[in-house]
Amino acid sequence: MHKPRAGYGPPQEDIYEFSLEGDEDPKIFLRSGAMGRASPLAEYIRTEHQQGGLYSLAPVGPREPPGGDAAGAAGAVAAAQKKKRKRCGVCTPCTRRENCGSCSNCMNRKVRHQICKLRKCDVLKKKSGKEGLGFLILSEACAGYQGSVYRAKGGLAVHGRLAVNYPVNHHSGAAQRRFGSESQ
DNA sequence: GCGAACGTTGCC
DNA sequence: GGCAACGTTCGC
Ligand SMILES: [Zn+2]
Ligand SMILES: [Zn+2]
Repeated sequence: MHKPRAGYGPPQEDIYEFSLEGDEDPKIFLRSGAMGRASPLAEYIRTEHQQGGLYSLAPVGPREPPGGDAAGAAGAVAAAQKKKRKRCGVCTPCTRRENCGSCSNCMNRKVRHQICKLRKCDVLKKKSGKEGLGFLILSEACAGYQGSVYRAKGGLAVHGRLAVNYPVNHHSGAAQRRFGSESQ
């Protein structure tokens, strides 16, 4: 494993070296220079975490790296952050078959443009905010780094590095055990 | 194109 | 904080 390029990503003091055993998915890798369009990580996050993960990306702007493909990555991030989320498909409201027909959204569909209140996905009800700065900041920090990424509860953890300015319970169990007392 | 519905904004 | 309106995007 090697160092991320300097100048962007989380501050060094927010990154801890660590390692995890267990549910590693060897198919997910960060590759040098691949952050631009469809790195496996970006694709993974796009499909598995939608905006929950994408909002976790470092803000586009000051920390933006100077490199060319990195600028492309910033653009991709900016675009991805604006993307619509999709219903989770598995929560109780999502599994409802038909509109109730009587809620305000059903009654005024033409002007409201909203799904039936009883069918509104529980995930989408939660505002997807920026309180996720963590695991994806990590991915920027690790551009140029190759390692494995873990599917963790609500987020990702990257083998070898963990930015802890993100609620630890969004990382894997091993990461929680390791850092739970330190961050917050 | 068109219907469905997410995100944003403004109002209360 | 909830609701209404609307622009907009997404899948077809
Ligand atoms: Zn309804
Ligand atoms: Zn749902």
